[in-house]
Amino acid sequence: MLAIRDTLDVVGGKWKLVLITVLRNGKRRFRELSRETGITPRVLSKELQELEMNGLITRTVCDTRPVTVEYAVTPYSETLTDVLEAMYKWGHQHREKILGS
Amino acid sequence: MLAIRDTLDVVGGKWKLVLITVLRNGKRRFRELSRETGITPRVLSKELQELEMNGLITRTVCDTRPVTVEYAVTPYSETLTDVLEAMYKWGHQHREKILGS
DNA sequence: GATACCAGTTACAAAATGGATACTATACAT
DNA sequence: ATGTATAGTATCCATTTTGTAACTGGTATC
Repeated sequence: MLAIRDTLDVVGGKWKLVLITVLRNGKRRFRELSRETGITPRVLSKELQELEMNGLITRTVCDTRPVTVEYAVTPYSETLTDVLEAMYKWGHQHREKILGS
Repeated sequence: MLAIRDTLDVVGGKWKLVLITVLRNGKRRFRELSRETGITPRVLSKELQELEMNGLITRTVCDTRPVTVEYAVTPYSETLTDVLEAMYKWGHQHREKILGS
């Protein structure tokens, strides 16, 4: 139960799992993530920092003319697969249950 | 990804999964829940209402003197088993990874 | 020089979350 | 009538989260 709280601390909140899900489909740059998810720069910056601190994503500065920054999931983030899958399934099923009542 | 947000909306936050976990071990009354978890009445009341609205727990007024109220998990709450288990495992493993580094 | 794109940061504000404390109302026992 | 137990509610407040808008600093383009 403490363990569940730990998980929510790392991966709870409005955006973290969304970001991980997006990044699972391939690395993105800051602006791309912002556009794709609708997260504003200020919030996105904070979320990415926290994900990086927890070893779930990497941040790579690319030596391009305007400098770009690439974010990508780490191998460690794959340990979240079961959690993501279970939550995805439940949310989907719950939504159907509510709509189909 | 929308589905994951749905799950977090229903079951995220600081207390909901804790309450479900406690109630899985048997029904409790309001004061019991408050004492066992340390949740203050105001917050507990709100959390229980939300869980009830989502069909995850039941609230039963007992004809005792003084009146008591029993809260219990519903069969539907069992659909959360996979989510709870995955989150429990991940939180546990993540904690070990952090401490053992 | 003006414009635009990059990755953010800063300052401010709104909203949600969580909590402390005291209180209501009922009923029973002393 | 006083005290105790029940299940909450009411009021107020602190913290956290999320958002808006403007801005920095760098580079390139027109």
